Amino acid sequence: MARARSEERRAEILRAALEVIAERGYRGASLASVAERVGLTQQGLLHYFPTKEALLVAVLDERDQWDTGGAGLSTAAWRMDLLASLVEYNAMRPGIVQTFSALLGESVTDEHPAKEFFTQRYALVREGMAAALRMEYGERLPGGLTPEQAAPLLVAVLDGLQYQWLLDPGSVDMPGAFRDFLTLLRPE
Amino acid sequence: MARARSEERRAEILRAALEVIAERGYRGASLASVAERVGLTQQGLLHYFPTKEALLVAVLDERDQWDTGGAGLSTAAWRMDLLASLVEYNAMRPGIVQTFSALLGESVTDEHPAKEFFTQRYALVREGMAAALRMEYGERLPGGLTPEQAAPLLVAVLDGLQYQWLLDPGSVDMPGAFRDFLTLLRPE
DNA sequence: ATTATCTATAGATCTATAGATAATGC
DNA sequence: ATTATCTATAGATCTATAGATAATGC
Repeated sequence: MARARSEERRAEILRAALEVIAERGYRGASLASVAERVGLTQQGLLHYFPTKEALLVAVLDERDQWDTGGAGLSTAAWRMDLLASLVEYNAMRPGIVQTFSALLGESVTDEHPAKEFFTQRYALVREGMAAALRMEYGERLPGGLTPEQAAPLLVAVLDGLQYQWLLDPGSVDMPGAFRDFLTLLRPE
Repeated sequence: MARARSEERRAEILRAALEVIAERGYRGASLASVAERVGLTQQGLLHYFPTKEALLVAVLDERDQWDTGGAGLSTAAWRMDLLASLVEYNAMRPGIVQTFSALLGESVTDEHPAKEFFTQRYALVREGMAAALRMEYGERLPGGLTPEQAAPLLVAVLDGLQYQWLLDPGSVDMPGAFRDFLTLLRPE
């Protein structure tokens, strides 16, 4: 039973870390503020994650689960209509989107501990998207683009819309805009 | 002459601040590290900008100048070929792009001092882009999109590509990908 | 007088280590 | 024994204020 308790505690801590990172970013998040949310002291938290960076790594690992719907990144399991649903779902959980967007933004700074993670992740995602586009629309997309050319644009639209939407949810219809983009990509 | 000296000093400090923000983000940037770069103590720097936030505001104000090529954000002065050139130019100054991207990423976190700035800026930019798209391509774009529908996508692609490019410049051809996107937008 | 800088310092934080104490599991 | 937490604390930082000192501009 102890094992289970411990796992629960870890999960609680990760959830709290997600929140605090959404609010302040990774660099701005203090272990003490995460600890406080789960009723621990900062030192108590370090019993579960020995360093701040270890906590971040755990957050990123976990995040990869939900985000892909468990499907995994590299598989060509993306389908455009499912992607649109994912965006719609994301529009209902601004907290998660905010955590992710804050981390991506920070990750481009020097020596950021999430840099490697995002670099590899994006390479995989572009690959997966290209495969999915090929499967769905074939070898040529509008404008004569190849799936490999369209994939980074698809990813860019997903990320870029998140920033605009987080800054001004009332002015930006994220799911609608994404569907608009898919319209552009669909061969007539 | 004293005035001129002072202005120079300010400009030096702003340049240093840009660099440090690129490296560590705003929250991670310390006044002391900015001061050190211009050969001042942290307290000496506070003579020119009374608070850290005042320094950030000055950085953001200045940045708006170059970024628009001085043209201003709200004008419909954007032309798609000029935008493509701007992206090409940006690809030659990763430091600036990194400053901007780090700040945008951070700005979605709670109570970030640049949040208001980016929110208003993006509203203006979307407006300007829509006007530019209308002027250039008319009322209907591929897929039947209106200029107002395409504008947020255009902005999203610009931002999103910057993140992918900063993380992995060797794998992402930012200017090329942007031109690909323009191909999608151009009515046949 | 004003401007440019500096030293000193207050008052908060922050991460991480050391080591104690209590509870749980064999 | 191991696990979960705590107190104490070291050692860095960080921003900002106070007040001194030197140089510059009238």
